[in-house]
Amino acid sequence: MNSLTEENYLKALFNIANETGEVNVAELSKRLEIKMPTVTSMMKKLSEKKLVHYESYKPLQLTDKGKKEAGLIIRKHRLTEMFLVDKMKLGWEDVHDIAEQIEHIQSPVFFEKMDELLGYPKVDPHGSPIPDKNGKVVWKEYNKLSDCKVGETVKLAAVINTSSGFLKFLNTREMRLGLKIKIKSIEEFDKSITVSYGKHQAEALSNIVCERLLVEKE
Amino acid sequence: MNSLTEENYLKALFNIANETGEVNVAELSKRLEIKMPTVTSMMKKLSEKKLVHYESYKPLQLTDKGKKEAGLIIRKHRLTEMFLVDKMKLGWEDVHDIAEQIEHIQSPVFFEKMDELLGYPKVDPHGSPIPDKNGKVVWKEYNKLSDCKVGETVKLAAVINTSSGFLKFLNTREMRLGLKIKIKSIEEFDKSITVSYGKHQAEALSNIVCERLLVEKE
DNA sequence: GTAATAAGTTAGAGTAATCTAACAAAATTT
DNA sequence: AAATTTTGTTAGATTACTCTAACTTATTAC
Repeated sequence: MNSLTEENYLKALFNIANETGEVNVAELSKRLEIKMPTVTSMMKKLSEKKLVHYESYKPLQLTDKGKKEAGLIIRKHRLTEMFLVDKMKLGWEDVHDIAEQIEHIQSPVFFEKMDELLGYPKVDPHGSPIPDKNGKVVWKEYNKLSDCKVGETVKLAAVINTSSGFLKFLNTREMRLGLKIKIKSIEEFDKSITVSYGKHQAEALSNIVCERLLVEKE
Repeated sequence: MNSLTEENYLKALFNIANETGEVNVAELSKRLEIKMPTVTSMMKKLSEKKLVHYESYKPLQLTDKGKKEAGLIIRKHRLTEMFLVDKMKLGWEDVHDIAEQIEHIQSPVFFEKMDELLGYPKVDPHGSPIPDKNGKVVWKEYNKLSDCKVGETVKLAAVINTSSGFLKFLNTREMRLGLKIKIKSIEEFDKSITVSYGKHQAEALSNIVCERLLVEKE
């Protein structure tokens, strides 16, 4: 059994690896807001437990065992987020902090029930994939809205940044997953994009926003 | 903010006080499965935080502040149990251990939503009262089934022991809260009681069981 | 290719929560 | 009332996780 602290290290290792490929001590330290020497010593501990491949001055890597355990925590996190939005009617901007706590609950029954009540969902409310019961996760290949061309019509599939601020911004524009978006024009100067969707005829989105929106072509 | 550990001490103090009136170090130590010296030092700490009145060799007492904080934790516990049974369709024998973990979640929104979805329940699935938003709890006066007389018809209102074993036993007899029970006879020798209810014409219940069943007279 | 900067480690210390051993006070038994 | 038992406290050690300060290795800039 891993402690809550160890679980948080595993999860961060898993998430950073999925975002940027390679993980180093400095990155992990920043993510967890824990000083580097503390991270180093925890890596030695997780290495003892065969959860992390650790060698001084080398990039950090989860072992298969570590990947599985991390995947299962993230599974609990994302199932919880889905449950909170779907069954408890909380906003997608409010569920992260709660799921961050509930992901550490030890109770297979509880999460199996959630999964069942939700109808075995494949993605969470932000479009991130829910790992399976072995902790395995497959990322679908999406495009950033910022990489689309004028005239294309795409479907909003996921958001990269799940900060409450960004999600609240999307709420004000009535943007939600599944939305069909048509690219009307792209501004050369700042790469901002004007799109239309639903009742919105012409909504201008900055490049910063468009880089955080993942879309699927029809 | 109190640590998870501190919360467990507060809750135990609250529960023991409600069961037996006075709390001492030995009792608390037994309940929490923590050795007495550790309990003593935690009492000093909680006393510093104005949550407990502590004087050497005197009985332990929660302050008003301590009572409120303990009540709010128990509120979260019991709301959670109700949610797990009512909304997630788990058995009343399975919810205690999960609620024991979820009661520590810090998120007013989460528990308010639970309360709302449940329709502001007054009792948990075992008949224990849910403290209000100020942590205040009022126990209704019930009778033990073991104190009833032959010929009386009573309604099962609460169970004292909420161990999974006892609740599973009640399941096998199809006993649940709200059930109308008629006392058919009482055995002098061992105080066992024969009752009828629902489809059960004559079910013999030991005194040990009857002392743990709280009933309301019609 | 050396100097400067960034990244990583080692050593030593602090805090929260726990324990055991030894002692002290209170309650109970005889 | 003295002896015994139960209850409670003090002192000191341990474990998990964190930190700062100082040092080392690796990377980047010039």
